[in-house]
Amino acid sequence: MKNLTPGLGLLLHDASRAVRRRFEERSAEFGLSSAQWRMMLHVCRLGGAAQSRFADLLEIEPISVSRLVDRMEEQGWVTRADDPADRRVRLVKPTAKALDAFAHIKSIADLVYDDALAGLDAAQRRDLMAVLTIITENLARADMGPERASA
Amino acid sequence: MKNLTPGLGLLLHDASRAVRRRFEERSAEFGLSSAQWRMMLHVCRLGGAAQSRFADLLEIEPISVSRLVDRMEEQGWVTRADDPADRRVRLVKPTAKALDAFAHIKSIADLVYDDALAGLDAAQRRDLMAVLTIITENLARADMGPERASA
DNA sequence: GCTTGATCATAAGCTTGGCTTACTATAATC
DNA sequence: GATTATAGTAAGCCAAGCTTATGATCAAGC
Repeated sequence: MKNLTPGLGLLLHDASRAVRRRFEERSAEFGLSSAQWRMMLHVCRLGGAAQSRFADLLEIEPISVSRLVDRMEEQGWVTRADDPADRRVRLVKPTAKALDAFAHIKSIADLVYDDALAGLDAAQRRDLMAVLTIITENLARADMGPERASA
Repeated sequence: MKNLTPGLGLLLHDASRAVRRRFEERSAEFGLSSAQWRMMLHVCRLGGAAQSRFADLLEIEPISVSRLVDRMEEQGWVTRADDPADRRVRLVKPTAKALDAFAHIKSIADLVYDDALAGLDAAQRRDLMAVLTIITENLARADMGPERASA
């Protein structure tokens, strides 16, 4: 008899997508994609940094950051400015529009999370956060592949 | 002082992506994307069904199923066959290649999940699965938007 | 000084997984 | 028989990734 309970991957995928979709619905007035919001979080927190910094933070390739910033710059969320200290880098900074909207969008995100976590008590929420962090950390280490046993 | 703990969305996104990436690395010899594997799971379990069925199961639009099946058909994972009972439908069925590889790929997935869940006991794993299911269900209901309070 | 190599950003082009809108073929119903 | 609903496809779009390559610039060594 086959194992009919969905695996971890399926569950994570479904939950992640559900949260993303709900967030994008609720924040539609701002026209931010989930990836853009992730970027904006970092940009607003850091107040401005090199694109390579965001590539590290978001764990995506530099070119992906460049294109993400392209779109966000077009929509007036961020600006690119030269770094006086290093002429190679382009500093990505939040615009006033971004800083203004930040708290509002953050509250939308919090509402979505609250909808998502309905019926779960504080301990369950805390555990979930902790476990998700552990999963990410467990897999963050470079994949040595199945041959690691023979090393 | 700002709230620096990443929100649920970020955590889910990161964990989901980490699992997906690790799975795709480990199963690279088969050349399946995570979406294709998800489809293949359903196809092998059902043994063959109409595309619309998969659209429901995967919660994606029928056209997305059509293209996913296009690629999987090219790679020899599934076939499309006419349904004798309803000439509108094209039955998607697993190929012998798919059925042969299924158990192997499933075991790769299980190994990845095990890596991901390292350090967590059975109760924590059970809770995680349950909570992820609850999140998905909580958000599955159509979004009435913030004006639901005034209905 | 000048060269060499590393780093930052970008360009170009691809894949995948989504979407919408519109169309065809068929089935079912009135 | 005409209408309506459903299954699949087509075409065209977008976002978010990737690889590979190129141009600037900086830093370190000779």
